[in-house]
Amino acid sequence: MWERSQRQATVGDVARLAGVSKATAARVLGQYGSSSDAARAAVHAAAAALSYRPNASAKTMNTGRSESIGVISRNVVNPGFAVALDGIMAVGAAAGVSVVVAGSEYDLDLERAAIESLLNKRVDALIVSPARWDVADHIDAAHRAGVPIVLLERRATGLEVPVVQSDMAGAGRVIGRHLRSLGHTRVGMVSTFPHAAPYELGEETGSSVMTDRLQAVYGTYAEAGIRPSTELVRFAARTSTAIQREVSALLDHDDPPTALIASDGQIGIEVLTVLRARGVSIPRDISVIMFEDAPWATLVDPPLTVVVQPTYEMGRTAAEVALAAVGTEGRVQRVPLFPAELVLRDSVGPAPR
Amino acid sequence: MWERSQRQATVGDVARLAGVSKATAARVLGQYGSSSDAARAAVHAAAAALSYRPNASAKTMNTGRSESIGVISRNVVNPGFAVALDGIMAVGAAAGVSVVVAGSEYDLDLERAAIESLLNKRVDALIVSPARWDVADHIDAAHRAGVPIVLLERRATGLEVPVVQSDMAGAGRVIGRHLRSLGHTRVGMVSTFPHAAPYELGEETGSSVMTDRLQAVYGTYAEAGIRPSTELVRFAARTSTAIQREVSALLDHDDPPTALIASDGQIGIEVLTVLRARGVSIPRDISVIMFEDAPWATLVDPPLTVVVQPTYEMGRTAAEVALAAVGTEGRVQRVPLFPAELVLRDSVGPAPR
DNA sequence: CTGAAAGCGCTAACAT
DNA sequence: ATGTTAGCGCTTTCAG
Repeated sequence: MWERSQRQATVGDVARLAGVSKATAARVLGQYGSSSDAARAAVHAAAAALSYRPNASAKTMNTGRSESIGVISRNVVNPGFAVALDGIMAVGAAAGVSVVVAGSEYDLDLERAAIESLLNKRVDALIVSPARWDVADHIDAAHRAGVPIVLLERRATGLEVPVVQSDMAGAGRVIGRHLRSLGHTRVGMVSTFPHAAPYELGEETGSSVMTDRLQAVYGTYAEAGIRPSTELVRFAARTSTAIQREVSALLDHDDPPTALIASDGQIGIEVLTVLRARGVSIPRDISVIMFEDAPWATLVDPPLTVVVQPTYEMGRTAAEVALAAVGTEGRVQRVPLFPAELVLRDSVGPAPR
Repeated sequence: MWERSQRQATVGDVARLAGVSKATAARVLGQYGSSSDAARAAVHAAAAALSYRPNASAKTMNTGRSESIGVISRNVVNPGFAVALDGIMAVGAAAGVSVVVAGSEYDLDLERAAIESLLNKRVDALIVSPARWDVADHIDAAHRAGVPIVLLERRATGLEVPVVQSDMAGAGRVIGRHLRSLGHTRVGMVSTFPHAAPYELGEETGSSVMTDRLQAVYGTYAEAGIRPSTELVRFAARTSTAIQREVSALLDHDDPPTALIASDGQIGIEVLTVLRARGVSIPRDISVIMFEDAPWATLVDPPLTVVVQPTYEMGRTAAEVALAAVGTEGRVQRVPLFPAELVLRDSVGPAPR
């Protein structure tokens, strides 16, 4: 029984042992064409005896399909991504398609390399959460190469591809109105995304998600004739220390914010850490909103008001749309916006005078 | 410039356009053998003009290498896994190797299917965080097929492969002694892993991690001549409601625990939720320890005492060991145990009388 | 239903 | 340094 770690059995081997032709063996093993019960039985027996394992590469060469999709994300550690990936993998597994993941770490060159590598592997489709909104030539190249592409969570400029995203603008407007109704005029925002401050209303950032949020939140102020406090928007807060530095800078501002929006869970954690260290009380001294439905948001004091989006479903949908597009030279499927809701808890209160 | 989404350019196409033989083109494109500067230039120019993209499948067929590794995890959403995956992907990317992930959801059949699929894809190595300790025939089959295997976080029976794990037994002993020194004799534990309760000291569970922890924590009691409260060990708490049910059952026990160990962050969250809902005070009424270094553990009240392990490094190491084993028929590399430390915060106090 | 034979795109001898 | 020529393992006509 010592199957040495040598050459794996091939269709030819199976055919020989089963006493049929290679074509017949291939037909039963590959489940195509037709074959007699006798042949089928013999082939299966032989395959089992040799512990035959089909060579996916050979199949890919012939069919042009690799039964795999690529996923490129800016950040794998982001808990939101894990949930989306889980959704992607669930539909992938159900369809017998494997999932190849690559990280871009917000770096365009890494994203380029990842796309290149996945294209070489001839993935059947690509789900990408682009590093930047404003440069997408490489993604477009992949698209033109005939690989179906689905954008997840963020748009990219000039791409005629399906985008699975949630209604960040809607959530932003709700937040803006909510804060305004409570008398907040100084609202700050801290984001991971690298962009040059100060942000000016109407300006594009490199992230469609950030642009949507900023435009919506501060836009409601502009519409109400109130000067939006966009100078309180901080970018490029990637590390724990960088985030804390930005939060501190905001608090030390001459005219500090009375409300703070954390663009994700990691930032939320640092915001709370800094506020706690400084003895700033939420929501008495400052209100806090977080753009992530972190499971711990209800456990801190006070429970955090957060934006909730159906991340798992979005992952599933991205995969479904991607898979549906395989082999379809068809039109770009339009995916409706997913909801993004503000869940009110206790971290937002009236603005202090 | 309308490169239609048709057939991709091949080495042959490039060779023709460059006016050289297929072999020469292949040599410069594949960066092997030798070639003249002139040829190199011509080929590169032609390749660029045709936006040539090497076909990884074809290469795999010839070389037997796919430049990719497979990762199989029980649970992709687990934040710990995301961090490990990040480490794996970092070394993968540095080595030009892509990462194919598959989830087993604690299901042996899914794990089997995942292994099968990855083997068919001829991944160069496999990193597996096994669903169960006690059945590993399928993993062993992969191993015998000649694919290097590295186990991540948990062992599996009968496998002669490198295991990247942390010192759960050590952490468990520290916990046991710590709790004992504070007068706790009724120690409860809630775990995700499905196993039949009641647990008896010395017994194997389906998870090497759980076995190590249980044996260590309760073993220190047995050694001290104190009856270990293993009837307070709860398993199979996968969903939020299941976890809450188990925690409640523990609190409603005739002789309830004075200390509770949560086997991961998800369980920690539910433990806190239930305790808070019941108005049980930590650590006055009950002490809590969590087996995960969740970033929010310092933000809750009181800050949680947790077990910390170098998850990212473990991921990196798993990938390094896996990659090092590719093509090496060599001996199984022995990986030293990673540390697992108990970080004392304020959720553990003396046992109430 | 089954067999023979021609590729898929690339690598790897082997010549030249 | 470069060209020729076999394959790698499978799918897929095309005959029979």
